[in-house]
Amino acid sequence: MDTKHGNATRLKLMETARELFIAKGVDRVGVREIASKAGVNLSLMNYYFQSKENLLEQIFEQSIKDNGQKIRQILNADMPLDQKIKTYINAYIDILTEDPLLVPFVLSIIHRNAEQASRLKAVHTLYNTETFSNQLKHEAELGNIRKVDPEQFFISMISLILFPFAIKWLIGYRMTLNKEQMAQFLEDRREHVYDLLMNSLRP
Amino acid sequence: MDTKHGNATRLKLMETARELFIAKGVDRVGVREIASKAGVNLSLMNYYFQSKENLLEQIFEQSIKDNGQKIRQILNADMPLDQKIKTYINAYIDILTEDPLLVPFVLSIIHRNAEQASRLKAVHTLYNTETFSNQLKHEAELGNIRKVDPEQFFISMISLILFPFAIKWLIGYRMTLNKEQMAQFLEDRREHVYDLLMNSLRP
DNA sequence: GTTTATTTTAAACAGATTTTAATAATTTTG
DNA sequence: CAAAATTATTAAAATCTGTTTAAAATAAAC
Repeated sequence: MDTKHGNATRLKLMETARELFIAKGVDRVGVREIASKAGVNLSLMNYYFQSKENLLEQIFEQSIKDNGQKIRQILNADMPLDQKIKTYINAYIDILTEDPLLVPFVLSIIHRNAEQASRLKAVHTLYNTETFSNQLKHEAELGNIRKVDPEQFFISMISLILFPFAIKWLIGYRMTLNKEQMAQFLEDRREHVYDLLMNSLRP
Repeated sequence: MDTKHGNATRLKLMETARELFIAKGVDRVGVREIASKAGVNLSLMNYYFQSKENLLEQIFEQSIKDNGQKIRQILNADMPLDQKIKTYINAYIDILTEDPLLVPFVLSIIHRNAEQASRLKAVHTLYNTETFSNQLKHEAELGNIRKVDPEQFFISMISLILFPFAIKWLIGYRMTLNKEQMAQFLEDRREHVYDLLMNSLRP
């Protein structure tokens, strides 16, 4: 562990803030609560991060950076289409299962200030689909799959993976699932999404 | 029109707040702005609604109530499966196109306080899928479609419809679309989603 | 060991929402 | 149709935000 001084308090603040933001929602936690839960003086908040908004941004970019590379690699890997789709779904659901509030957290940030492209840039790098698009086109030309609009298909794929995590609470309430049943539902989803996508691609 | 007294100012506040919330995002508009734009005294804000939070809740439930019935009717209508799915997609996208910030607005509220089941109840009534589920099972027994888990399929269907509206900004940024091109993309989505779902159901 | 830079602190600021308590208007009712 | 009771409106004060300031403690450099 670092010495308490300097960078350590900075990290402590980010950790604490992240937990609170995820647990309660960004605008339901005040800077005073963050500082006190982190055990540091309120002013250090603005000493290290210039504002709460900026703190949020740094936490956000951290999240993306931590998980982004895995996702990006798969999409550009040299791998048969069906295997790639399966791997992509599984890796993504792994990440979201481990950090189940990541999606609503990111969505709320996108919603918060969509006009600020800077934040979008971080997310954007996640979705370099050129290789994947070419693969879809190529397989269609070979007659192995039905012809589809690659952009639409990609958006569909991430919708199927991500959206259920955005409405997790709603699904649980709707189907009256307990924690284990909910986990099972999201587990089952791996296969369901894969089957749905692959079956839709049959020529 | 109602007399200015009583209910009229209440409604005026809700209307004004709703427009501002949708245009600027919930936490980027203050109660002063709402009150002044609505032309009423600031305190009436808290006279009619106890808090900004509660005002938000009432606007939210109103939105659901306004559009909910259409959506619900289609799902329970007596209609061939393929036609029902097509109608459902189109009706939903119609609503979301007319009110393009509805999804992020609703999602942020779900994220805001997922613990409060009261808010979920309003959304929940949207998704009475019993008729639809039975229809899926029945068609599978007849061999007309592939067998699928109805709950998973329904979640997939709404994911495909709703999620793109949640990440509209991101899609636009990613594909560098202008307003018209974005509208076209969402138009094209009607057919894409329908084809995807129906093709995936082929036996 | 004095100077310099970094980190921490307490107090105050400007902005927001919410509450209070008093006043005006409307409706109820005897 | 007045008196009472309820409902609507207002201005001012109280409370809670995020942020700033300026001074104090600590660590690093010369």
